[in-house]
Amino acid sequence: MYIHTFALAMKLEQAIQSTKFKSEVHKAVLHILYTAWWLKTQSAKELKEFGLTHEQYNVLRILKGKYPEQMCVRDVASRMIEKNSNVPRIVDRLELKKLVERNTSQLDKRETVITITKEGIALLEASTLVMDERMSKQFQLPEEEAVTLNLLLEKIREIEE
Amino acid sequence: MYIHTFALAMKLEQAIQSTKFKSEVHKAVLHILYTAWWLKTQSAKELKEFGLTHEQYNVLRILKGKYPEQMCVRDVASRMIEKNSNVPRIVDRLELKKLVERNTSQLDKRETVITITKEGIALLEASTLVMDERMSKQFQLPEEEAVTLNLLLEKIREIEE
DNA sequence: AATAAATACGTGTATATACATTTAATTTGG
DNA sequence: CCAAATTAAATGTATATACACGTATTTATT
Repeated sequence: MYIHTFALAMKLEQAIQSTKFKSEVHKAVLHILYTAWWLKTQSAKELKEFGLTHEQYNVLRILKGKYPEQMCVRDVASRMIEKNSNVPRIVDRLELKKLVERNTSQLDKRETVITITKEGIALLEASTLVMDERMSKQFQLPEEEAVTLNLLLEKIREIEE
Repeated sequence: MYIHTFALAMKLEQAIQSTKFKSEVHKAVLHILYTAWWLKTQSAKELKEFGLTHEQYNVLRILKGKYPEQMCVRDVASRMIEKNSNVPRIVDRLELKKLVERNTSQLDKRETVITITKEGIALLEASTLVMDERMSKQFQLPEEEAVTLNLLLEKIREIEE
């Protein structure tokens, strides 16, 4: 008989070896930073077998979202999670691996249009399968609690003017 | 009359130009990554006037926590939020700025013990004042909601075995 | 139309992460 | 007690972030 077990997440206190926090809000800030690092590490592990980094995967996903339409660098950048991502340089690496193609736009020669190649799509689909599999299996958070989490995360970004 | 106003946080959908998410959990994952980036960007702005990066500030805080005790590189690393931080290299930069001192441990010559200098403490205290000021003013999240947020973040890291 | 301003992208530099390898010191096991 | 294993830190390399700056092109202004 197969028995499901759940590993208790390592408490933040253990993870960063600190027990005293100025407040729960302060702890939450550190917790968000730690959880983001943890999430990135988890996906990086999966993506490694496909020779992709987290950021390269993200760019491929963005391009696939518009496929077969092309996207210029600025459009890709506006959809990146980390807003200071240097998209031209990430595209450099994807181009070397022949996962995307880069061309000067004929409508506006300042723009570079990027297209995901067939190889890019194939690799993205294979890796997305694995990523989604993990996503659906790994996270034990019920949908309604995820809704709450999303609300709280929005609230923490509310700033006084 | 001074009137307090609160800027509504930019919705995740706007921030990353996406409207469709596979689920609320999937959205929450992207939301955590985005919020972590946003938080880091906010502190980086404050720390810039002190010539510190987020990571250098973090190392100084860790050293101050044990001061006047010394800490070895491994102990500092175990308290870092991002577990793959390359502490020797961050210490290189702090040493150049004379904010820390580095010596070989006499008890175990493999270890390097690091001490925060008086200049380091002064800079840390000045920057912490500004950082805490922002923290207490900026975040509009009530303590009890921060407790919930911390619980949910712990839950998302629960994994099936 | 000619010039100025703005825009898109690429590139340079400093810092950081991720991870493998090297070196020196210490611990362990025969 | 010594060889092997382990440990701590430093270092090398690839990738990414943060940000300034340069260049080409387009748009706006006079």
